[in-house]
Amino acid sequence: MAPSTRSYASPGTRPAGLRADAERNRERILAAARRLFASDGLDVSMACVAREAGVGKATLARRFPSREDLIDAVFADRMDAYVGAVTEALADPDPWHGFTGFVRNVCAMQAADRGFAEVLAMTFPAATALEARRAEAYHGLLELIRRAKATGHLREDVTDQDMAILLMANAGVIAATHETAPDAWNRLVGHMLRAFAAPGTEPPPLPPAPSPAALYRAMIQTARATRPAEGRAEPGARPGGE
Amino acid sequence: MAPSTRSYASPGTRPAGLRADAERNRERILAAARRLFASDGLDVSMACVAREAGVGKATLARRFPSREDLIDAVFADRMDAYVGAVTEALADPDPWHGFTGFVRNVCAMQAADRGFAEVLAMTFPAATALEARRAEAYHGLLELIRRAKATGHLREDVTDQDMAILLMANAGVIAATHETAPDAWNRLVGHMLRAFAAPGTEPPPLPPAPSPAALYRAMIQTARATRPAEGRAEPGARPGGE
DNA sequence: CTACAAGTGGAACGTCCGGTCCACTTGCGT
DNA sequence: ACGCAAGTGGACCGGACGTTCCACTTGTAG
Repeated sequence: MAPSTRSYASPGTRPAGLRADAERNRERILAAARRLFASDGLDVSMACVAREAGVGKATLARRFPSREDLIDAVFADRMDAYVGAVTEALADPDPWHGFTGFVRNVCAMQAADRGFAEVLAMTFPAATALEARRAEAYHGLLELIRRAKATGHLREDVTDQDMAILLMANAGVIAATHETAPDAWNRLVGHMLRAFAAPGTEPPPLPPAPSPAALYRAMIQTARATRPAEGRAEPGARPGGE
Repeated sequence: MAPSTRSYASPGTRPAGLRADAERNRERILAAARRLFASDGLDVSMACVAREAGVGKATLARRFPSREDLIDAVFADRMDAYVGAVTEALADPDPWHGFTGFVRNVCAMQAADRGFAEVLAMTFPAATALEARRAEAYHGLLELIRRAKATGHLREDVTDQDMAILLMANAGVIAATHETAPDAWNRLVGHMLRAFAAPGTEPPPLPPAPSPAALYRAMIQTARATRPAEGRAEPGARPGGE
């Protein structure tokens, strides 16, 4: 029979031998997941993704057996942009300028995609495509930090751990403010770059603070969004009055 | 049709006329919630709280109809400590020293109680006891910032919004690291205090960075903790345990 | 001591989740 | 054109959650 057994069963890798309609469905799933992850974070239910994509839950589960597989496929290209940001920064003739630009760029990527913000603050051992790119970017970051320190503009006591911590912190700010104060993250980054600048170095200008009203609305929004089930309707006509 | 005998069951207020055993159960619920909120955040299920307290779900629901009511009762005393921290800072003869100490104290409170970390990053309009104390602390913070600026040690462009942003950022760091790198928050605060210090002012020393291994473990932990259902058998040994 | 209301927890919903099964449909090589 | 395997989605299961109901227990006032 000589069946063309080009079937890669290995999950997580790009299944090249998919049937045309299956490949189309895969793309629709990825597009839907990209949308939902970006707006709602990584915790959206798989059922929601399937609904948004217009496919059955079984199809989603067959193509991406675990949420991590889906995350891996969805954010691979974002991670490419991440790696690209490091490369671009390394190409900057002024390493300190490259470093500050890199930090701002990456944090802006987080702000633009809530799911990606969380991805950068976590590790997914099973998401091999993702983690390979993360490792690559990490390598470049180490070199970028080394060069920036050599110029004397980046403080000597700043380490790559500080970048990880900044990404976690930024993820927290974005989770709280992305709806109503979408520029708040910029303020955090401005402060951190000030802290990273060696004494005598001119730090980048500090962005304006978000308005108090916007921040307050963000804090309410957060409380609501995290616990959506609490929104109760009117109790209605209850027979036994207490 | 029942004649409203005693209708005003205003939630959130302290029910003074509870039967003795009911009051005891109330305390057990509060103690259980305090424990669970502190270790797991505000999103623990009400069923878990009831189980931990050793009471039925109905009892919990009767005493605290919404999660916000429970949060209000649990964190009222923590908020007292929060107000106390401001008061203490205002009593410091050196406003800059008072300010830095306040920031560190509050962020340490967040680190010690994950639920409280989230409370400080959100607003709960229905939690009147909580919000009253928050407003009081906010008032004191404004004065503290004013005085610290007057000494010339706190930068002029720092505002109270920055404190809110710091609390959100710190909540993010703590959510990611509280298990395996419990000192990471300290590093963030150290950087922020550097950024807050006016040029020429000696900023507080920067705490040491957490170990790379601990941070890495924290990032894995976060991914697992957020999505507990994903826990499946590990496919294989982790290659490079960096 | 007694009667009654305040209080209780188990059980029964209704909803949503992730995972799996299976009778259909459909692309595609022939 | 045709047949088969790849692909599909509705249906079903077990589990967790929040809510409500109700028969029972237990303080406590008189």
